[in-house]
Amino acid sequence: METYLRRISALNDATRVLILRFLARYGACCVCELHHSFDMGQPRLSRHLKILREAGLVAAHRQGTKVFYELAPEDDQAKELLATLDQVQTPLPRKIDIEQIRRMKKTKEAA
Amino acid sequence: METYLRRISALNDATRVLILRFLARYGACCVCELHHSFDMGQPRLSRHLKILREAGLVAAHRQGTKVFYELAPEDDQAKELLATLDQVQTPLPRKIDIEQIRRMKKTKEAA
DNA sequence: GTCCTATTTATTAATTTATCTTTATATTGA
DNA sequence: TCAATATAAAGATAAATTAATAAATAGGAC
Repeated sequence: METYLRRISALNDATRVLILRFLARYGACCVCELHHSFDMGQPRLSRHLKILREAGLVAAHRQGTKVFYELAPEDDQAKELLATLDQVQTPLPRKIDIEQIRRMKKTKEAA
Repeated sequence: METYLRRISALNDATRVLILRFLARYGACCVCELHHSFDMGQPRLSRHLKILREAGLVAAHRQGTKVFYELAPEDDQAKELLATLDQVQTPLPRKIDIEQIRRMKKTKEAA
């Protein structure tokens, strides 16, 4: 029951549902990709990602300074709960290319 | 998304999970059966049942002064979400016989 | 039929508790 | 030191529980 409620509670937020559906569509993403794709504060995302990790729904792995998150249901219950997200139809934002953002920043600084 | 979150939110409470699993096992129950089986305040149950109804997970029908509730997923999404409850293993209380309670009350009053 | 009462369920208001967002700051790795 | 991520504290919002009360129905007395 505890585990179930921790997971339901993790699903009980529009931002986290968005993150999970985004990871389902695009595969592993680093925090700053989510940050720019959703146009949403970075600490806010970090916090939500932590909740999803603690619920056993996603896993994280470092690559240099970046941390990539991906769907990783830790058992059948988690898998079944993630499957219910397929019923959500709300459109997803497209995945922003980080390098492109970086180039735009440089251009701005030059000006 | 709205509907999904309303339903997840309805599942996000130990009392409501208990109610749903109880209805899954025993079929239609009136409020006072839940009230006595769970040893839980009646207004509290009414409130939770309302939330479950509005989420499209249960349905109610009157029979005299009593109102019976039962599982009634209003579409596939609701059905799929209810199915995830099978993964919960926490033991359920047994269903109390209302008539027995009534007899006990009468005996007490006579004393 | 109306009135009264008992039973069952629903609603409201008040308090407490938990959750989300933001801002600022800390940590980690190149 | 810079870039990326994580944490902590503070303020705002939402949800749960309780106690009190209201509404709906059935059954009798008259």
